[in-house]
Amino acid sequence: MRQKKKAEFLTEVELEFMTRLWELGEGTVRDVLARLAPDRNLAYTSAATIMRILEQKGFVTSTKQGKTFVYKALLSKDAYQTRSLKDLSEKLFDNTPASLVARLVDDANLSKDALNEIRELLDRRLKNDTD
Amino acid sequence: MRQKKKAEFLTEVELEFMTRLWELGEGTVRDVLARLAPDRNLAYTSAATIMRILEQKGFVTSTKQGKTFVYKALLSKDAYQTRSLKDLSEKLFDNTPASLVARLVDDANLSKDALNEIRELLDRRLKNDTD
DNA sequence: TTGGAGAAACGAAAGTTTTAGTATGTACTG
DNA sequence: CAGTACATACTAAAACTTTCGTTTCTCCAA
Repeated sequence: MRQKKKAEFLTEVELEFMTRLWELGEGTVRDVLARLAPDRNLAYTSAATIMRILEQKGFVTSTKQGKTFVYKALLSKDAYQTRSLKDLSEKLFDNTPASLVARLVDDANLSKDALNEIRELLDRRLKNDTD
Repeated sequence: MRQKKKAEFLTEVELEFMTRLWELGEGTVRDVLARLAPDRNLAYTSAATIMRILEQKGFVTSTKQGKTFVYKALLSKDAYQTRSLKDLSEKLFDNTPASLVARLVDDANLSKDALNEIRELLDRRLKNDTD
């Protein structure tokens, strides 16, 4: 199947669906649809369209089991997190990750626990790099 | 002037323009246009349209000086950084800032200096919170 | 083997984004 | 005071996103 385009980022709805698929590991249209927010009334055909688009764009792959396609993510959540952070850092933080973290920890809503957690994480990372 | 809608986030092109305006402090359509990437050949009228849209959406305001509008950001870059990080954290990191930072520092491209800078920043922040 | 249930494919409509052409307005210059 | 240069306003087209209805396909059961 040829990909229509090489889209680098997920649209709003695509991300919503990928998130469910990442949770599931793999699943059918119906599986993914069932995991959306309860108040999210979306026709089955709409969900099927989204999954097809995700496959066209190369974010997922599918295998037919019986009469139904089972979808599986090709792009991992980790990889997409990294990609998104890189993009945000470039576009909004002059490619300076430190300023991104600065903005994050300046947010008053961050708990002290969260801050400590972040620092421990950094300490570990710095120790490893020293080798 | 009534705003068409309350858009919360900037589109790709809108962000490009806002970034230049943030750099300038304030400026005319021509000022902003002149600051775009050299290989970005965009008609003057296109740039003017973008600025008008930014004003309609409430991101900038303008005052007429002579025959020309001078634009100024209403939304600060800091505020938009915070907003964007919050959104990314919610949508892609289960609302857990620590995991966002974890992913960021796992990126091998980060220099040790950058990591140190980040940690110092955290130390300062933690000291202040202890009071 | 055929009919029905459920799934996929297709197409289309409505909204948004990006780009720019055309029309209109305005200020200064000669 | 008329013409030119440049600015804004309006309109629209093309591409993309989101949603869903209709049509086609496929498997299983009676």
